[in-house]
Amino acid sequence: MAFKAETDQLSSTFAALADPTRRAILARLSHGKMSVTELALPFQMTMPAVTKHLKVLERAGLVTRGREAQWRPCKLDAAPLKDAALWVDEYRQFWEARLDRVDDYLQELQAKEQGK
Amino acid sequence: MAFKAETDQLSSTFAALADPTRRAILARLSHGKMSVTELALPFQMTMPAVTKHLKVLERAGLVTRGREAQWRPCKLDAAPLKDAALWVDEYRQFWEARLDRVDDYLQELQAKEQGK
DNA sequence: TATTTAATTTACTCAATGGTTAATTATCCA
DNA sequence: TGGATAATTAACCATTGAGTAAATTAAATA
Repeated sequence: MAFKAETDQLSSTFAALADPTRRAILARLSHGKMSVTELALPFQMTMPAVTKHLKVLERAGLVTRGREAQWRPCKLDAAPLKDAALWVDEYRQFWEARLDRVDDYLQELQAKEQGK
Repeated sequence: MAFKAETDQLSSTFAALADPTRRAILARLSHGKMSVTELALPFQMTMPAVTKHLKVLERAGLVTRGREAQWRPCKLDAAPLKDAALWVDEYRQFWEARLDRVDDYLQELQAKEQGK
């Protein structure tokens, strides 16, 4: 029945990042405020498609938008990335351990202890 | 027509993280290898649902699985998180700038210069 | 006011997600 | 060989995601 518990912040942040177009949009916005048309230039897709991506980014709080005449300037808001970074960083030891035989062995032990 | 260009690594990593159940699975696996049943315990969903989540994590390279009698032990592989961390970290300056009025002002200038 | 430019909304595909139940496969053990 | 246990597969359903083309709204300007 798929409850979809009102999708938490972290989930919508990661979901927003799970698309190359949206990551490219963020990259472009890191150089400054931009209109939708300007933003859409390098992508071979229609404007409505870009508008949709922007909505996803907006719902995730990664982009804010204003109004200047007929333009809707988009602005990067990287704040939600902070929590994403913190979450991922919890696992740093695990990817760093991969290069370290001793840590790897310790993790093996830990697994053996924990597992049945 | 939705080409879906063979979904890049980073996209499938972020997509895998965009679900609280899957993040919880990774958290559990950070304590050591575990069977599917054991893994599924705290979640109120059926085994097949968990199997599906595991497949997403496996495709993303975040989980590897073995075979021990009738069990399929799951193991965390955090390697793909490294690239995710690197990507997100590119934006660190932008979320840190939010607390710093001077940086904020500089970004405003940058935006003004860049925008039309 | 009529036209152009910017962007969104609507209505429609098609594929993928996230979940279910029921059936099937795989392995161990008595 | 025949359970029992572990897990996956199959078939299904509802929702969402990513895209399109065409219509609509909003604002500036001739």
